[in-house]
Amino acid sequence: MQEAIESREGRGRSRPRPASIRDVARLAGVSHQTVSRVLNGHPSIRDVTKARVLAAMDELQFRPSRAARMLSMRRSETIGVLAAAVGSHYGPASSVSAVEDAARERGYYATVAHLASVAPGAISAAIEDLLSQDVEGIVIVAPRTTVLSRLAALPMNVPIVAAQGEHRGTGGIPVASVNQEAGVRLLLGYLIGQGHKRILHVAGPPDWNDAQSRLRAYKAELSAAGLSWSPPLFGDWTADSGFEIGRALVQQAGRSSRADLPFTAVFSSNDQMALGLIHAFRAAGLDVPRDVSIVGFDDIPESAHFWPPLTTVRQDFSQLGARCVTMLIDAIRRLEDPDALPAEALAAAPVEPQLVIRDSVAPV
Amino acid sequence: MQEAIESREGRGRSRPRPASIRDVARLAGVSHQTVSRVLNGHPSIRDVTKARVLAAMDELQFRPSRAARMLSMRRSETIGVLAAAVGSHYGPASSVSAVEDAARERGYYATVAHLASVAPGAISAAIEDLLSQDVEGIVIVAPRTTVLSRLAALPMNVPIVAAQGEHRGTGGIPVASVNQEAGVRLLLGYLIGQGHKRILHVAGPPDWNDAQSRLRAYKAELSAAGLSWSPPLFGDWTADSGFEIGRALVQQAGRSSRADLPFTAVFSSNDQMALGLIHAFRAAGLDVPRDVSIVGFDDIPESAHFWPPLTTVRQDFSQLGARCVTMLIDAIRRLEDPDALPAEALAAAPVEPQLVIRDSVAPV
DNA sequence: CAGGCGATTGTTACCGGTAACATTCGTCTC
DNA sequence: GAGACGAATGTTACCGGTAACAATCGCCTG
Repeated sequence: MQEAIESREGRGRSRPRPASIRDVARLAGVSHQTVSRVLNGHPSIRDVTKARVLAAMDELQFRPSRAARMLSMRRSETIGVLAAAVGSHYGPASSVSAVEDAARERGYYATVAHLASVAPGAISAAIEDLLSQDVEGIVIVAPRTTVLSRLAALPMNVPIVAAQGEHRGTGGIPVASVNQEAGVRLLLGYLIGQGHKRILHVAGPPDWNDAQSRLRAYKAELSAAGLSWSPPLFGDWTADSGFEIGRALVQQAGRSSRADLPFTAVFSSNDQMALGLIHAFRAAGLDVPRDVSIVGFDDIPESAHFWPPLTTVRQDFSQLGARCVTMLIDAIRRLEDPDALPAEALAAAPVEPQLVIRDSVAPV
Repeated sequence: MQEAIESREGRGRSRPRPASIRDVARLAGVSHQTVSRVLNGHPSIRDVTKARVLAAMDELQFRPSRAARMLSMRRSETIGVLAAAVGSHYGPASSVSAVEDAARERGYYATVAHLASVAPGAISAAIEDLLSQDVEGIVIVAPRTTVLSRLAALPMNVPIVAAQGEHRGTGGIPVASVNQEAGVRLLLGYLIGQGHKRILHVAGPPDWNDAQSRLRAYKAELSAAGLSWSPPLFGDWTADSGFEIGRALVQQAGRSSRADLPFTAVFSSNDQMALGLIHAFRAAGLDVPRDVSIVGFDDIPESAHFWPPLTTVRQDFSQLGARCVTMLIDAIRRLEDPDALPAEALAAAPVEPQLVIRDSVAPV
C-alpha cells in the first residue's frame, strides 16, 4: 500500500497527477459515468454504490476538474465584474465585494477586471480579459457615462448589468440602482426644513452617472421648493478635491466671515469631499455648522466621527450588489430559455436610501 | 452570405456555438494544429499561412476557449486570493486590488474569496472554493494569526504566500510585508523627539498580525528609549471602536483637563481609530494636539483632511501586493522545476514605510 | 408467461484545446 | 544525384468531465 502510493506519486521530480473520475471509477469498480452521477447527485444510484464511490473519492483525494466540467458543459459558471477606478472609492469597492459574495451565493464564480482609465483601449482590453475567461455575464460597477456608452458600442454576446447608473442613456444596458433622487430629496428636504435657502452643490465628476443624477435631483428639488440653485462645483470624489474647492470658495468670498458667503449650506455629492470642504472651511476660520452647514452622501463608516459628525444619506451597497447579480443571472437564464422569466425583472425597483442626521447642519 | 450567417446562428432558440480552432482550420484550409500554432506564436509558420489563419479567425470571431486550454495544459493560470474581512479596511482592500492587478500583469488570472468569519469552517470553505477553481497558488490578505495557523493545518498542495504578516509563527507560510517595526520607530521617534514621554497605544485586534507587530514594536521602542509603556487598549480597526476607547479614556481620567490625562500622546494602530479617538477627545472638550497628540498608521487618503490633519505613516500597498504575486509565482515555478530559482526569493526584503508629518502632534 | 417499464449502470462520443510524432518538401552537402 | 536536414504542416491521442443512448435486471400487468 505504502509502496503503491509512493510509486504513484513518483519521487521528487514530477508532481503526481491528481485523480480523475476514471481513477475513482476503477478503484470503486464502477464506470466513470457512475462516478459522474454521484458527483451530480443523480437520483438513480444505489446507496451501496454511492457509498463505494464516495469512499474511493475520499481515498484518492479526488477533486473534480473545473476545466473539464467547463469544457463539456460549455459553461464557465462565472460572471465578470468590470470595476472602474475602485481604488479609493468606498461605494464602488463595497459594491464589488457585494457582487462577488452574491455571485458565490448563487453558485457562480466571480472574476473582476479593474479599469485604470476610461480610454476606449483600456475598456475593451478589460472586457476582452473578462471574455477570455468565458464569463457568462458582466456586472459593471461604478458606471460612468463614458464607460457605459463605449460599452454599448462594443460587440458583446453576453448579458450586461450596470450597478448604480441612470436608467436612461445607458445604451439599453439594464441597471440596478440606489434611488439617488430620493436620497437627494431627503437631504435637501432636511436642509430646507432647517431654513436654508442658499444651498450650494459640490458635484462628482460630470461623467459619473451618480454625480449626474444627484446634480439633476439637486436642481429639481430646489426648483420645486421655489429656491434657486447655483451652478455646481465639480470635484473628483476625493477629500483632496473637496478641500481645494472649499479653499477656492472662501478665498473668492473674500473675508472669511459668514456674512460674505453666498450660501448657508453645501450639499456634497459624497462624504469624502464633504470632509475636505469642512477642512477648508475650518482652516479659513469658519465653523461648521455654525457658519456653514454641510451634508454628504454615502455614509462611509468614518462619517460619524468627522468633526462635526456628518449628516448624510446611507446607501445599501450590498443590497445593490445582490440585485445586480440577480438581474444578471436572470438574463443569463433567459438566454438559455427565452421564455423562462418575465422580462419585467429588468425593471428592478431601486434600493431606497436612508437619511442619517448628525451634527453638520444648523438651523438658519 | 446574409443567409448563411442567419442559418448558422439559428433563429431564437439555440445560441450559435462559438467557433473552435477546427472551424477556423476548415475555413483557412489548414489543420487545427496549425491554427493552434498560430495561436501560440510558433516560429515555423509561413507568413501567408499565418495571415490566412488570422483572417479566418477574424471572420469567425474566434476566441480561444479557456476551459479547453486549461484542460489540455493542466494549468489554470489562475491564482487565488483569500481576503479576510476586507470590507471596511483600507489596507487589505488596497492589497487585494494590488494583487489582482499584479497577477494580471504577470499573465495570471486572479480570483478572490472573501472570508466572513474566521471560524475553521469558513476558512476551509473558502479554501475549498479556491481550490475548486484549480488555482495554482494562493495569496492570503489581511492575515490574522487565527487564519494563518488554521491554514497551516489544512492539507494544501498549492503554494501559499501571506501579505503583511509576521515572519515568525505563520507555520512556515512565506510572507511579504511592509516593515512594521520601521513604521513604528518612525512614529515613536518623532513623538519622543517632540518631548513626549507618556505615550499610549491603541492597538488593533490581538489576532491580527499587523496589530501584533505594531504592539511589539511599540513596547520595544519605548523600552529602548528608556520610557515605560502602558498596557495597550484594543480596538477593532474601526473609527467607532476608537471613539469608544477615547470616551472611556477621558471618562476614567475624570475631569476633562489635560493635567488629568495619564498620557500626552496616543499612537493608534490605524488611521480610522485615530479619527475616532480625536472625535472622543474633542467631544470631551479636549483639543488635539494641544491637550493630546495623536498619530495613526496607514495614511488613508482622508487622513490629510482630518481635523487636525493626521500625522501618520504611509504603507505602499500596491508594492506589497506586487511582491506577494512575485513570490507566489516564483513558488509555482519552483514546483514545476525545483531548481529553477534560488529559494532566497522567499526572504523578500520588506517594503519600507514613510513618515507623513501633519498637525496632530504638538511639542510637549 | 410475454411485454413493458422504471431503476441502475455501462458504452461511446464529444467538448476545444495542446503534445508528440509523422509526413512532405525544398535545399544543401558531398 | 542521393542522403541529410530543417521548415512547415498534418495526424492521432489525450486532458477529465458530461450527454445520449444502450443494456441489464427485477417486477408488474394482462
